[in-house]
Amino acid sequence: MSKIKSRPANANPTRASSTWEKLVQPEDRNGLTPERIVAAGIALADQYGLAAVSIRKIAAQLGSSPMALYHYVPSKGDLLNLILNALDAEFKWPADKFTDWRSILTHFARESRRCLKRHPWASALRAADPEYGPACIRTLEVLLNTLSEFGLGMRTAARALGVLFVFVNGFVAAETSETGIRPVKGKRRAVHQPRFSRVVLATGNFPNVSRFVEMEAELPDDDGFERGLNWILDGIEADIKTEGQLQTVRRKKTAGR
Amino acid sequence: MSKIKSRPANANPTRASSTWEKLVQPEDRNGLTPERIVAAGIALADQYGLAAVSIRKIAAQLGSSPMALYHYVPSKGDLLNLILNALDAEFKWPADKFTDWRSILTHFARESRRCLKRHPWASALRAADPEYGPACIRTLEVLLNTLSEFGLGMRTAARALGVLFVFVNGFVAAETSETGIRPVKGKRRAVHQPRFSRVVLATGNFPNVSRFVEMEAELPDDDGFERGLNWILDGIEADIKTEGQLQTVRRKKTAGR
DNA sequence: CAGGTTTTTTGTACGGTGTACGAGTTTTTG
DNA sequence: CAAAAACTCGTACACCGTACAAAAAACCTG
Repeated sequence: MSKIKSRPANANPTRASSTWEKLVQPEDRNGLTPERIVAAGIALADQYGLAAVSIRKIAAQLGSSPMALYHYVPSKGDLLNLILNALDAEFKWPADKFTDWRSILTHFARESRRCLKRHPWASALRAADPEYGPACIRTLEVLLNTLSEFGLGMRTAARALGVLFVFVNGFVAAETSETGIRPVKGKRRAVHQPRFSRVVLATGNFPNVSRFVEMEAELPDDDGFERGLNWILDGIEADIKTEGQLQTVRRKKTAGR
Repeated sequence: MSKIKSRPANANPTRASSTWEKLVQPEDRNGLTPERIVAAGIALADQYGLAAVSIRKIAAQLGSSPMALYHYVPSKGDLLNLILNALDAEFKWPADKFTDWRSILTHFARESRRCLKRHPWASALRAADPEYGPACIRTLEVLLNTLSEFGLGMRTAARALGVLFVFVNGFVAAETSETGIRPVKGKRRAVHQPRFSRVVLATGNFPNVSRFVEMEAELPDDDGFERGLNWILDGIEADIKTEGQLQTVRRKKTAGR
């Protein structure tokens, strides 16, 4: 027996064909909406892990039938994409304008990490379901635009963003890998390297790896992130300097903003 | 004779454990073995994708009952770890000795990429199931050992390997992302960035991203990889040069640990 | 060989998943 | 008010991992 209050259905929901066409819609109804479904999925993942997110459980939490969700979300895969997009939508730009390409890339990396770290399952979701929606595309558009204003060619910008993207994702994935074992209160989990088999390490045949694992558990994550980030930025900078002249010459009409 | 599972028959789920104890065993029987199960899983993944790997299908392919596999593999999760380990075991070292830390890191990155690219699902598996077995640990042991011979401190080595590891994984993940949708025959898939919603891009509101996507589809993967790799190595090198002396001095202070 | 012990295999069953389909219900519209 | 559109739901199917206990096979002793 459902009986979920009165559910007036007036406005056009997002067309089922395309998940991204109309994400936001008037909220003058208290029934099912894509936003509510996404929010329920996020809550479920926060509480029980990403694997616990299922159509049935979300429906139960929303007090409706599983199949009802399929009028707002085409499939579970698309639902995961919507969740990912909701996370990407939390990306914030600072009030001040950037003064050089390095500062904007630094902000991008840090802010991406911050968004991903808000939920421990976020990086896993990114690794598993790579269809990026409007939020991510919007951020990337601003990024590319600003970078071109600072004289970076599209090629360089694309490669730099690719490396940074991969670095941030992987780093946060290592940072937030839970692996079931509860983290010791005082210490954090190892950085960079997810985990290694304790059985193998216990053989004593790999002293370097053992020290490696022990030590990484104590390294502060933020330091490692900033250091890795600076490595990459330094590398990019060196590369730009060597062939920078060619890039600036090619610059043509670039829309403002 | 053939005793794969040497654990006591305890129904208690003692967390992982015996999976790595004895990976290799005599092949004097033509029945089930962990190797055959792993091989069947790999074949299945190659043909139908990683999602198609299931206990039931592997058993069917081996002509046995699903439950029979559980005497050689504790669970599906452990089976995936074994598959990952089998991929890691393909890592090869060159005959010649390395002369500096940069060359060995370069080899590590290239060879890791090669191993991952042998199967399009390998990087996804790495991102999803991060318990590394003896093959990976063995490689890491050699790596750390050699790096220390070249004067790199454990901290620097750990961070460098972490960044490289993440870079290679992420890069190959982007390289091999299939996403099921039609593979353009003439051109390769985009590098670095998995994919973006075509519906969103079709709005025309994101010209930079559109150009970004188009252009990346034409960039050769190898160039991007080598360039990103060199960026990272350059960054590491610059970092080492600035505080290289400190590392060696501090070494005596924290000898044990 | 017989008999017992251990190892390996299997059938059944439980609880979970995504979702196709069609029937039922509600709301909006003509 | 009737028709149409929008929405919900129950059922069903084909999978999944795997717990459990019985059955079968292999091995080891006497």
